[in-house]
Amino acid sequence: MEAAVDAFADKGYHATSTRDIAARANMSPAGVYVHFASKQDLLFQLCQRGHVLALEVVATARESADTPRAQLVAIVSAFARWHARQFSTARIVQYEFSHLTPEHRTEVLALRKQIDAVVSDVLHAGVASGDFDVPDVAVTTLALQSLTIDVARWYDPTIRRTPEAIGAAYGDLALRLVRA
Amino acid sequence: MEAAVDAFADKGYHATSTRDIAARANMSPAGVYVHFASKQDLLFQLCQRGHVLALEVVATARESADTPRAQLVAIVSAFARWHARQFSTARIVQYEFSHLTPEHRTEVLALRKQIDAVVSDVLHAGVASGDFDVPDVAVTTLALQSLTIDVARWYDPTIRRTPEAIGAAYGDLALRLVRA
DNA sequence: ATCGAAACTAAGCAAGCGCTTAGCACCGGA
DNA sequence: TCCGGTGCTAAGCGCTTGCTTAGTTTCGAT
Repeated sequence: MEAAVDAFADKGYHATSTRDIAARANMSPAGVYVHFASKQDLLFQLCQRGHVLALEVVATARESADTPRAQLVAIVSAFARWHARQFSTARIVQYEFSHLTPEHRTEVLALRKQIDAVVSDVLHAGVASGDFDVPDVAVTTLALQSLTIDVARWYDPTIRRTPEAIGAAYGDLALRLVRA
Repeated sequence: MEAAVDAFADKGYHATSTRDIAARANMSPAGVYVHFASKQDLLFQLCQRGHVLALEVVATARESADTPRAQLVAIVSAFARWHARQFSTARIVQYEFSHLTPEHRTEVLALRKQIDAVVSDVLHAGVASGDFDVPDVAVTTLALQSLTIDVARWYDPTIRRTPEAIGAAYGDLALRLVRA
């Protein structure tokens, strides 16, 4: 699974051959099929696991704080940090997701909606309490996720900025977006 | 070229076969090779053209306004609008870019840096004039681009929100990010 | 009417693809 | 000591891939 994560994140699902994956895992091509039914099955399992992890990160971050303001900072900085630290997994979650078969995609979509709901809920709470000034919660939810998701696209472990610094900076950007 | 744009944006570079492209253009597979040396050459030409267009959009938007504040709104809303309206081209620019060969990538990278510089320049001007409150121009440049780039990932022409509405909303979000 | 270039197709080649089959090595439990 | 299940490999099957070749059609210029 680690070999497949690296390969898919590096080259993309369709550009990765089953022989690539097997070679990275020091196996023969046939050895992979002892553990996974197909290349698509492998993507599905990785994608599902990745989404579960992402949901955990977001949910745990919200529970770590009380006020909408603190919750927003916790969620955005933790999610941005995760997209940097685990950028290979995150790339599969965000960009290889579209190569799942329709049935698999529907299944994983339920997890995506849960992640979305966590962010959206905190925004609504902040607007209700008067802490946030947000004209359109849906747009701002999308914008906050765009910020963090895009980290997986540009992050590269060789850059000087650490995942922690990215998380901190993005927490501040989130507060600006809601004028808190 | 239109057939290839649609195919690449829809399924991704590696998942698209030359037969797919030919079929969309109502041609035989061999007919494509009268106009393009290879599938990679086709991607390169599309990617290059797309980047030139993107740079034009950003540069024209800046020239349409005088103050850093107005320039920032013009740039971000025009760029977001473009990523929605031309989402097929934008997907190639942002997501299929990585499948260029190293030499082609280096060439297109120069255009990307120019786009980056336009945004960065406006931020610096705004900070210097006191209109913007931005602790880290590099991070904010990245964040502004993440916002607009990600539009190409989630935009779908069947949704109710129009490219114009998205542009307007994102112009406002940009002002929030710089506390203007 | 004739020519040459440009645009196209039918057919197919070599290589790589996802995946299967047949068989071997290993190992904990009876 | 033997067994059955598990994890693996070597070999290869059928198919698709990017691209080429040889030949045909189209058409503006002369």
